[in-house]
Amino acid sequence: MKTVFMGTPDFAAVILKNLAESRHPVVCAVTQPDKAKDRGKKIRYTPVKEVAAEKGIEILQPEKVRGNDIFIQKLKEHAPDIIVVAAYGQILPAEILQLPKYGCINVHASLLPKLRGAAPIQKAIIDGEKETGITIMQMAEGLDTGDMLLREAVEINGMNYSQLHDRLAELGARLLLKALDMIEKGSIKPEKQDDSLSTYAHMISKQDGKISFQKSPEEIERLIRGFDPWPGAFCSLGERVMKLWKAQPLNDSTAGFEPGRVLSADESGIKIACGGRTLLVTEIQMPGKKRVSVKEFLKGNSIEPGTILR
RNA sequence: CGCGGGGUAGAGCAGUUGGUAGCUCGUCGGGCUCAUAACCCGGAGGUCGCAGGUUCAAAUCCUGUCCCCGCAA
Repeated sequence: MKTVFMGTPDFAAVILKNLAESRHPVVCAVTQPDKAKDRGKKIRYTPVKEVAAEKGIEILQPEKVRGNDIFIQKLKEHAPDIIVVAAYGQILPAEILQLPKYGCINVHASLLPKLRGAAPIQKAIIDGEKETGITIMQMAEGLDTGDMLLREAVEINGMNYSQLHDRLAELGARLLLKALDMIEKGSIKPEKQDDSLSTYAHMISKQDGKISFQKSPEEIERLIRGFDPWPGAFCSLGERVMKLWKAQPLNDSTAGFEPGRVLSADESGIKIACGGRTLLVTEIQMPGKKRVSVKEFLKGNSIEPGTILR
C-alpha cells in the first residue's frame, strides 16, 4: 500500500525506518519544523527527518496542518492509500483523516483506552503499571479515541523510560506492518474503545521531574525510572540541583524523620527519608557533571547525614 | 555567536600572589587477625585534553582548538 508517514521523535523514526524497509512504499514523510535546540541553539533535524533523508523520502514540515490548504493539496497529489501516524505532535483535522482510502492509522504506545495522549510510556512506568503496550488504531477526531485495530502488551518489569521506549518502538513497527497487511487483505476487525476506562498521559515538562519526598519510596523510584533519561528526576542539595538516576525503595521505617532528610551516605548509597520509609539512592548527577555512582561521587565529595534535600 | 560548569594517576575530587602536583577510593606487595570489604606499613601509576605564546620558570597567565556536561529552548 502506498503510504504517507507522519511523525517526529525517535519513537516515530524507528517506525518510519521499518516501514520504509517494508514492501509498502513511503511516498512522503511529514514531520514538525526544525527548531533551534540544545547548546548553542543549533538547528536540529527531527529524528524522522533524518531517517527520511537517509531513505530518500520526500519531507514536508508544515508549521500547522489544520487549515493548511497548500499542505493538504500536496497530500492529495501524493494520493496515499493510507496515512501512518506516530507521535507526530499535531492534531489532524477531519479533512486529512478522511483523505486516503483507508484513512489514517496511528501507532500509540499504550494499551488503549488507557493512557491516551502525549506521554504514555513515561506515565505507564510512573503509575506503576505492570504492563503496557502498543495499540494500532484507526484515527478519529478525538485524542486517541479511534477504533483499535491491533494491540499487544509488554511487561514493564524494571525497565526505565529509555528501555521501554525502544522496546515499544520495535513492537510498534512490527504491529504496524502486520496491520497494513491485514487492512490490505480486509481481514482487520476494528474494535471500539471503552471510553469509560480511558485515562490520559499529559505532556511532560521538566518541572514534573521535581521529587517530592513526601511520597513513598516506591513512587519516587518510579519517577526516577520513568524520567530516565529525560527530563530526569531531581531535587535540591543546598543551592545545587541533584538528579537521581538509580534508587531502590527500602523497608526501613523513617518515623520521626522529616521527608528529604539524609539518614546516611556511604558507598552503598544515600539513604533518604521519604513518606514513611527509606529510599536508597545509588546513582546521581550534579550540574555540569556526569552521572556517577554514589560510591564514586563520595570519593571527592561529601554529603553529611542530616542534610535536607528539597 | 542563548547562559553556564568542566577536562589533573584506573575512579571521584583538590590545587590561580606562576616555582617540575596532592587527597580519598581502587590497585600491587608486606604485616596484624580465627577472619575481613576493618586496621598498620610500603610501592606502582600523571607528557596536568591538544597546539601555540608570555616567562629564568605554567596545571596555574594569554590565544586558538577538540571533547564532556548542567540550564534554557
